[in-house]
Amino acid sequence: MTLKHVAQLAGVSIATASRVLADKGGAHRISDSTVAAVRAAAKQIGFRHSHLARSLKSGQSALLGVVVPDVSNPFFAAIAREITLAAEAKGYSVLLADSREDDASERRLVNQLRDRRIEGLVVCPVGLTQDHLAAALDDGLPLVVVDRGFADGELLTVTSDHAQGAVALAAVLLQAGHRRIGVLQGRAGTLVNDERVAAFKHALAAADVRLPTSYIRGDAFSEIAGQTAALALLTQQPGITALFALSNQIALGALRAAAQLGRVVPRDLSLVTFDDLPHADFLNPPLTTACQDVPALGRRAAELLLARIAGTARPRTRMQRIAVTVIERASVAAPALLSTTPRKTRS
Amino acid sequence: MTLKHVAQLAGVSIATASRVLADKGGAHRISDSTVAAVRAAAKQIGFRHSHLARSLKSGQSALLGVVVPDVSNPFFAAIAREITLAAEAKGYSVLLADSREDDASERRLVNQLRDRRIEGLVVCPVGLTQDHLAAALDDGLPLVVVDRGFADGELLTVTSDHAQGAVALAAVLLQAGHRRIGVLQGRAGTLVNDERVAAFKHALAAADVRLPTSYIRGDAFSEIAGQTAALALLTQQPGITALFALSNQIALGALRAAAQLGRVVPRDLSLVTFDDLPHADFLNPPLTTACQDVPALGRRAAELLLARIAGTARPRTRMQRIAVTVIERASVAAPALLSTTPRKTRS
DNA sequence: TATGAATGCGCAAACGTTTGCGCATCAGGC
DNA sequence: GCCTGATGCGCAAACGTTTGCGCATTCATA
Repeated sequence: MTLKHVAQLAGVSIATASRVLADKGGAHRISDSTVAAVRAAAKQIGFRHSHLARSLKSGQSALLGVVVPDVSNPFFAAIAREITLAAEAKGYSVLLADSREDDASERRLVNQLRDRRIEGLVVCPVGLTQDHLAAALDDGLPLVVVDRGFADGELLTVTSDHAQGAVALAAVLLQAGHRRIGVLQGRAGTLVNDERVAAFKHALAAADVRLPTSYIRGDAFSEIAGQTAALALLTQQPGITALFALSNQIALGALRAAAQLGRVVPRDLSLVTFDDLPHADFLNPPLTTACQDVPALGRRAAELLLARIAGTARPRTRMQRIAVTVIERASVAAPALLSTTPRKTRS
Repeated sequence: MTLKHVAQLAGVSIATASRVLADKGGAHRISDSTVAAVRAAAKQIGFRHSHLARSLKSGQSALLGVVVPDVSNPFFAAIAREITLAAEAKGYSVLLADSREDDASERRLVNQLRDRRIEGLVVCPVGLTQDHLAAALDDGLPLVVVDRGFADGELLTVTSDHAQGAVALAAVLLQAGHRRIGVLQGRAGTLVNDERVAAFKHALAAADVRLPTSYIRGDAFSEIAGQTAALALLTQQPGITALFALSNQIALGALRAAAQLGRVVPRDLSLVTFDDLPHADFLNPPLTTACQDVPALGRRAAELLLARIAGTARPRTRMQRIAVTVIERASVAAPALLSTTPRKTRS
């Protein structure tokens, strides 16, 4: 199974066998007959190179690491796919790790991958700490962060243009006539959350619409958190006519909450959201969303990583922004007067 | 960065450094002071083991391979996740590869992974050929096939109980009173396709309902193929009152086709399908589906693989079946009389 | 028939570990 | 003072490659 066996069978030295099987025959003047003999021997015993030994010798593992919080989430899966395809096209293989939204796991996995001598790393961080990533970067590991970045620090980050999306969604709601708008946020303190909320608030303010702190609820990017937040918010502030959900998971929770409260979307409540479900146009109701270009996120990350590995100069902008596209569907309508002041409306 | 550096700094031999850092100090009677010195030196220069060298020496790469046709497909992503989590729990890392539904790519990737000396392989095959997998198995590589298996051969396979699901879906349609039922199939010749179709046909026959060959259309598990097939079938056979879509992608295509033809589901057309969309209950209409237990598929595959690596005896049954759950939603109704014989119906 | 250049191939070191074996050193018992 | 048994550690080989250098052989040329 090793070069030694091939060499013995072909009656040549290991060095010769190595050169033949690495197609370096030409540069080293190996005779055609020897080449043929080695090839035949290799085929006969089913020889395959040990990439391990080769990596050890060459110092190049041809391995890339990818760490995401949840592999089964289509968002991260799409990113992982783009990186995988780009990597394979360049001869790299991808080590995939799932941090399960756990900071400690992420640290452990990053270290494991570094032990495996990955040549580059893409990570969608859980988002709480970045020192383990900064350390990797300081050690010279090419590193790209995707989606959830950090406002400070040095990490090269690829993420959507959250402000752009939030502003566009605000415009949709404002134009429909909404003035009492609630926000269902994800995990406060994370870049994506805070950028979206801040831009949204700013856009409302520009139209003289206030967004009281009490109108902002939620503590996680999950369906259940969205449902809980929406339920509390709509119960305490029944005058709210529209909701901005910070992710599709949160939006689904909001839909459930609305159903619980007997409010029909969009008649009794308008809803806009970030992200996009695979088949949002078949949802009931079809949601108006700021749709992230997920494949582009992955592609850009892969490009940047590969470029850094190749030694290309680091791009000037630390934050690489991918544009989002607002898709207007049927979850926004003009605000109706609510049951507190009953009035007949024709749907 | 290597043991040599640690050893030099600590003033000991490489062997001693190795033993200390592998926590074999106790078994080798290394003095506490030496242990401390080595540890300090290692920390000072930021030493990390080279898993490459370790793998080469030990012959254990602690690497598992996973090959799927499309990483970004939630179905495969969920499977990949379960394997990843199970692998990490046992100290393995996962090399993920995407065959892009391409048989040649799958072969190439499998060989690459084998060059990397993976200790086990899970593959969701494209499904056309299996000789490259059989070869790997013959070479002693622990191997588990998931989802799309092969009717013949030796490959240990984990897949859903397609017959059970198809029979149950047939029962739903029959009970609703349907007698003219069309089938939108995926790629004929694949195990999942043929098992579903055969069981469905058999279940209909048991109720004295014929399923003519011309009622079976479609050639791929994709939305566009489903749409095309549904369009052709419903146009040529307008008397059909219900459709069995072999996957959720195909079902979405069928929904689009129905909309094109002005047939409202379920009033003018009933629809049942395999698989489940992440949020099928928010779809319009909510689809009645035979829902696969995708995490269970991945989990079982991981278990079997890990067991085979550990040397446990191979299970008796080559085909491991995971039960599917039929979820009745609102896409099935009693067959209405069609426009060929107009009649008023109250929806 | 020597001589130089081609031609064809092998030696051995190196990559960073792990590990069986053996060599010192020292304390204590006789 | 010598032997025995701990105790503490190092030597060197091995894992499977790659590769710089050098050694033979052959051939044409002088």
